[in-house]
Amino acid sequence: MLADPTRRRVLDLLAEHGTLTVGGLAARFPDLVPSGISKHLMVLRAAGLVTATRQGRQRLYRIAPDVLTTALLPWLAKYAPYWSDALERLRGLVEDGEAPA
Amino acid sequence: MLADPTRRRVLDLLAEHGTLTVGGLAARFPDLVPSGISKHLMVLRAAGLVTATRQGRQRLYRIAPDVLTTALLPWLAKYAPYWSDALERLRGLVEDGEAPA
DNA sequence: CCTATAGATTACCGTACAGTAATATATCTT
DNA sequence: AAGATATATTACTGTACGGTAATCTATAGG
Repeated sequence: MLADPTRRRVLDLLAEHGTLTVGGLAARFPDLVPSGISKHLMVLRAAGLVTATRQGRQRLYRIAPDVLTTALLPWLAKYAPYWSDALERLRGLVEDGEAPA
Repeated sequence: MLADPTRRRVLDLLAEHGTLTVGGLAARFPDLVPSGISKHLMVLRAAGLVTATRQGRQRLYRIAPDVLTTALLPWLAKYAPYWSDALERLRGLVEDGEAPA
């Protein structure tokens, strides 16, 4: 699941920006095609790690707020050594009591 | 090809140890089964990046010496940003004119 | 209102990599 | 020398991820 670097980067970007559209996310992955990002988002959504809200024809994705503390961080703690530094910022966000937008 | 982290790590280990058996390599990959390592070695061998010599029932693998300077390093230079620091040591080895055993 | 376009998702397919099990080859034991 | 064991490879299979193309939904334009 989160073993996939692309999905970790997606979470990282969402943590950083608070909210992003599929296209906005896809633009950050020059080597991937948007439908690929969409598929990753579907997986993340099925896992309850992100939520989406329609906004016209776009869809705004964000990290599921409650999941941050209950699921993601424990997971992070366990596998931290294998991860990119980027996600560490996510931990920082939470430790400051700051909900990611 | 070398986009695969396992293969990069294999090359790294060979650069570090000079020579290793399949089992010796496999022991460094607790999450992989030996046949998997063997398959990676086959790929690397087909690509001419490593060579093997029999030693009883084991097989000693090493980085193909001439390939180091002619193929691997240019490749490294191109994709360096995506790589682990570990392989940087390989570059160091060569710049010191040191053939990896 | 009907068509065209934008954004997102889904359907379908190919490839790469991992595992288990089977197979080859060499060494050891008796 | 024959069988048992060690080491490595191969055969076969499943799964995950990526791409292209088709589809869905919403907006924009005439």
